[in-house]
Amino acid sequence: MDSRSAGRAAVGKRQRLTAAAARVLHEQGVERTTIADIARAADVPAGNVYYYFKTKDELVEAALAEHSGYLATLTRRLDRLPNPRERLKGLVAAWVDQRDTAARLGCPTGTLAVELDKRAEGGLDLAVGQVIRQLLDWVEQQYRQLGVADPAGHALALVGAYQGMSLLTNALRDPEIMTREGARLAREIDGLVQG
Amino acid sequence: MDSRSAGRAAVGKRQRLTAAAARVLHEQGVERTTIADIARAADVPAGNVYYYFKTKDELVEAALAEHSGYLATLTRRLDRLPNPRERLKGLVAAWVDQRDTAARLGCPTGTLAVELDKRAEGGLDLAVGQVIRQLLDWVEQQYRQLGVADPAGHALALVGAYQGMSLLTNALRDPEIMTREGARLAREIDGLVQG
DNA sequence: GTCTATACAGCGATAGAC
DNA sequence: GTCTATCGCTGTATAGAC
Repeated sequence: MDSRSAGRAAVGKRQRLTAAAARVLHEQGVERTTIADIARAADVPAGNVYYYFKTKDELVEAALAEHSGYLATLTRRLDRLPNPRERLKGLVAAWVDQRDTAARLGCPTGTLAVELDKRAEGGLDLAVGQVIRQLLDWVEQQYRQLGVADPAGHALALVGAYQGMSLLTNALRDPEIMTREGARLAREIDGLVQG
Repeated sequence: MDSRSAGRAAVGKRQRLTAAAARVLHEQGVERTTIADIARAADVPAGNVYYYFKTKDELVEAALAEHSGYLATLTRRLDRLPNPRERLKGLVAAWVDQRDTAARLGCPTGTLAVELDKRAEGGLDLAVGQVIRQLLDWVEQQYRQLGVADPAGHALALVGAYQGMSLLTNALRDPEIMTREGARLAREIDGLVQG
């Protein structure tokens, strides 16, 4: 195996571990997930994980970056829509699309925020705040382009509504909640006027 | 020590353990809290806990019941207000009052819901759903008395907004979020008309 | 770079003396 | 009813062979 394919294999394992961490940590929660769980899901030998990630926290950090990347991809796709109103409704539609996952597991970032808040060491609690900020900033931009008053307030309300309905959908195990609330949010966005 | 004071002492320890569990589980999270932590906070010898609670899950269950009781007390107090609009705004005001705690720790019931969802054994994930239902039902009653259309939908939106703003307040460490969002919710309640 | 073996710590739960 | 001692397990992390 030459150095190029060896390098590729190494990147491959790291990426598989990162993707597996994002998935398994969402499913089982941070505290109940062992490094062996993630290794198994990534199809990487358990004892090999520490070569790529020195601590469990580094794996959590990688998973968080994965979610941040997903969010960036989503908003970049929405940016191609013709106007801010459509972009915001596209975001809501993307949320509603995830309703079954939300009912089983909640919002990936939101549940991570709750768990990492209780994990003071390493400052991961602040890192997850930045990911939420990232979404908040994008939403605020859209409201600003719409010309409404207090775009930051509108952004807080919309992202907050999403986090809240994810939590209720999960706690009550009912994806329909997401559908109903999503429809309400879309109506509100449609009803907005400049001012 | 006669049987009466022995009984009282037993009840006292059980209650202290329950109150301590509610507090410490909220502060540290379920998974990161040890039975010894709760015992220390309750000022009960560590080895004595198992006499009152056979498992850790029973302690969690007791903490959940404590939160449910708090909620019942709060809504009973709000029931003395003259009309449903004031009662709903009183609920929002009670939430905003807790903004500093929310910024540090999030909503007690909401964070518990996220954590217990990942703890399938014992059915505590369903129990926390019932506590949320309890609040949802009370709120729905108020909207019904107000005569608005779709009182259940309004209840989901209000409680969802609370859970969402609690999570954002906590993740971003900013109690002001709670104040702003609370003001917005109060305005919405004031603006409601029958139909 | 890969993998095995294991050190080391913490915790839930139990047994049993008092 | 109270408390100590400890079992047994799990999980993070490391040492070191290959």
